[in-house]
Amino acid sequence: MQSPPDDAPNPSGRNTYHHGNLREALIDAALRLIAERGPQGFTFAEAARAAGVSPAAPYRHFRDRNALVAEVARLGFLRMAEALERAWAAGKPDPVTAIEACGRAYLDFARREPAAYAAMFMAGVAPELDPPLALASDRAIGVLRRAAELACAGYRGTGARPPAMMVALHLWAMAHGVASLFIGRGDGTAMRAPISAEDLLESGLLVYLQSLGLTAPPR
Amino acid sequence: MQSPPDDAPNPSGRNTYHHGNLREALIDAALRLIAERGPQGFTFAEAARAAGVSPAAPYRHFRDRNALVAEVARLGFLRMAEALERAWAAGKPDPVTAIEACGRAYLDFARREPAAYAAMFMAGVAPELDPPLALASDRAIGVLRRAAELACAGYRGTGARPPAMMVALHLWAMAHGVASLFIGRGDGTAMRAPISAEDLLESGLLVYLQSLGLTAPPR
DNA sequence: TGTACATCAGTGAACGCGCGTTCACTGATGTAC
DNA sequence: TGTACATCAGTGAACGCGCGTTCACTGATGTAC
Repeated sequence: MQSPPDDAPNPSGRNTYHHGNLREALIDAALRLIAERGPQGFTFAEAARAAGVSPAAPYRHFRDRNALVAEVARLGFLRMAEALERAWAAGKPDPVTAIEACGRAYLDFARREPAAYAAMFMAGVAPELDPPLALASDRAIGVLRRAAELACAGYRGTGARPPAMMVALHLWAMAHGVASLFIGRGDGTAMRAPISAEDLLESGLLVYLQSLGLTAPPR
Repeated sequence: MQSPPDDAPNPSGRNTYHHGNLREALIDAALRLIAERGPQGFTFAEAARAAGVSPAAPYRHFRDRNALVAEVARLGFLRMAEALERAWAAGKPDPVTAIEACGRAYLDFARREPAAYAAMFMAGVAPELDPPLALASDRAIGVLRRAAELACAGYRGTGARPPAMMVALHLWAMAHGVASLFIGRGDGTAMRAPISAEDLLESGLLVYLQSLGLTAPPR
C-alpha cells in the first residue's frame, strides 16, 4: 500500500468534512460486518465507525438500522437476478443445461456473497412490508419463472402439464435448500455431507427435470 | 387460574430457594423467547427472568448463552426425528405415500415449533463443533436415509440407480427449502407464493419421485 | 433417629461494555440574482 | 464574477438501556456414621 500523496492522514480514506459517498460506504461496511458476524451481529455504530464517520451520520441516509439491512438485501436480490439471468442465457443451448447453470449460479452467489445472502434470507427483513424489497426479490424469482415456462413448454411427461410458476418455486426451493443447508460460512455452521453442494443440486435438478420429460443432450 | 393454596405469592410459580427444574424452565423460556424475537434476539438474562431466577443462576446449568441455544437445537432435532419416524411409518402403505407424509411432518414441525426450527438452522450453532448436536441431527437425517433406501430399492428409472444418501439429501433440501422460504413467523418474513407450502412440497416430491420410477398408487 | 458436614443450586450486587437514537450544532456546497 | 442565503451532510456529546459474565456469598439438600 503506497503512502497517500499529501496531507490526508485520515485512516478511513477521507479528508473532507463531507464524506461524499457515505451511503455506499455504509452498505459496503454492512456487507463486511454481516459476513464476519452474521446478519444480527451487524451493528449500525460499527458500520459508521468503519466508514470513518460519527455514529449519528448514518441517520442522514437510512431511517434506522433495519433500513440499511433491508437495502443490503434489496441490492443482493438485484445482483442475484443478474447472475441468474446471465446463467440462464435465454435458455441456450437447451433448457436443462441452462437450468443447471442457474443452479450453479445460485450456489455461487451464496458462496461469493454470503453477507448479501444472509441479509436476503436470514435477517428477518420482511419483503411483504417493504415494496422495493419485494420488487427486487420478484425480479430474481422472475428469471426462474421464465426458465420454468420454457421448460414446461417442452413437457413430455404423463398427466397434466405442471404450472410454470410451481416449477419455478420448486427450482428455487431446491436451490435454496441446498445452499442454506450445505453452504456454511467456514465456521462449522453448514451440515456435513458426503457430496458437494454443487453436485447435490445438479443431480437433484436432473432427477426433477427428468420427470418433465426433459433431459440434457447426450455428451 | 385458581389462586395458589397457601403462602406462595411468587409470580414465577416457585416458593423454594431451589427452583427444582431450572434447566427445563430455561429451555422452555428460550423456546418462547426465540419464537417471539428470533434466535439472535434471545437473551440469557431474559430467560433467567422468565424462570423467576437471578441472572447468574443459568450458569449452573449452561456454560453460556450459546450452550443453551445449542441444547434447544439438539432437542429440536430429536423431536423432529421422532416426528419423521412416525410419519415414515416403516414405509407403509407404500414409499411414495410415506415420503409425502414425511414432507408434511417436516413442514408441520417448522410451523408448530418455529423456535426450535430457528435454533436448528438459523442460530449459527455449529453441529461440527458440537458432537451431541451432530448426533441429534444425524438421527433426523437418518430417518430420511432409510426412507430413501427403500425408495431406491424400487428404482425403475433408466440409468444408474441413484445412491440412497444422495436421494435423502435431496429430500431434505427440498423440504428445508420450502419450509425456510415459505413458512414465516407471521411477521411478513416468508416469501409470498400463490401455493401453500404443503402443496408446493407435495407436488415437488411427486415430480422428483416419479423419476425414480415410483408413483403413488391410484386413488 | 440424630447430627456433622460436603455438595449443590441458588442470590444479589457489581463490572465494563457498546448499542441505537436524539439533539443542537456547524462546516461545506450549490443556487439565485 | 461576487455575494447572500438555503440546504445539505456531517459532528460530538449525551441519554437510557440491557446485556453477558464474575464474584463471594448463603440457603437447602443429601449422605455418612
